[in-house]
Amino acid sequence: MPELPEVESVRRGLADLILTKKIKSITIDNPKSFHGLKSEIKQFLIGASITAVRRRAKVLMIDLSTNYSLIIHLKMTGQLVYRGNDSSWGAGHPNDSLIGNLPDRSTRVTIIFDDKSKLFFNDQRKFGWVKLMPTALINELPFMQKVGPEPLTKNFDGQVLWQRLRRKQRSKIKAAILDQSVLAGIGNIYADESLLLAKIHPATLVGDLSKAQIKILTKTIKLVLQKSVDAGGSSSRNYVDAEGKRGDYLSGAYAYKRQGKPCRVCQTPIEKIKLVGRGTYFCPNCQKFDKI
DNA sequence: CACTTGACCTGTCCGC
DNA sequence: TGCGGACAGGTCAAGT
Repeated sequence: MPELPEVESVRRGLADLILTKKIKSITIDNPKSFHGLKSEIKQFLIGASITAVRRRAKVLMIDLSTNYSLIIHLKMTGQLVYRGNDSSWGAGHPNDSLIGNLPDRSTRVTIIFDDKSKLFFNDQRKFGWVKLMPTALINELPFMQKVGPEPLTKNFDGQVLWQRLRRKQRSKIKAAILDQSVLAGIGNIYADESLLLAKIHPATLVGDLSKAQIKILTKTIKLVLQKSVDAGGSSSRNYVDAEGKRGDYLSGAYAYKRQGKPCRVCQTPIEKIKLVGRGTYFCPNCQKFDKI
């Protein structure tokens, strides 16, 4: 499910909700969803307090006072939803969460805090995971070793993306920007969004793109990601933030899930094709496949 | 090496 | 209504 804007929205919400809280216990309903030793749970998780909530690419990191961290990947359908303790929950608090009582049948891991509030890791498809490991070793993870630059930082510009794409000359541009080792955080939705605004057909080979096109693509990547972060992310079906609320980005989407609807730029109907194994939406007028 | 395909899972939607 | 197949926001291990 979640790409950079969704994970960032969860991170922000979580930071407000759980920073400084102390972990009392953990419940693991699906063993495959949690990576970590029992001895480590006992020694470094139980009794620890939350010192930071960070994000890198689509990965969340919850740092603990024990110099351990919980690393979380939501993959396609993961959710991290916080719930206050029972008494405050039912006491007339406005409840606009989109998911009902927790835990439910998708709950895989539950973290229980000292004050009886809880953090639920829900994941319908069980692709996601929570991992307990020493904070200092996070950067040694294979994924962290290979992951590319964060697109919303100032030093990520056309020149950087041009360099990063050098070894992907024979890839389709959509496949290239979905590759987390090229740049961090783009997934299927924002790949299509940024390519439409850059007027680049998703099947164009990287080697056929001009430097000017890469520069424009860099701008549209930043634009759509920032716009979505500001909207609280996208919700196609499963995504909710730390409070269980959906994101708003898709109401203004250019391409994603808009097949047959008029392009917001030129009114031509958006088309859907299958590319690099993924559903792909594009405007046949704005994104002409005529480069070479 | 670069690139593509299948696998991991559950649920939903669509056509017959 | 039932059933099979395709598809769903990600990544990794295999294959070519």
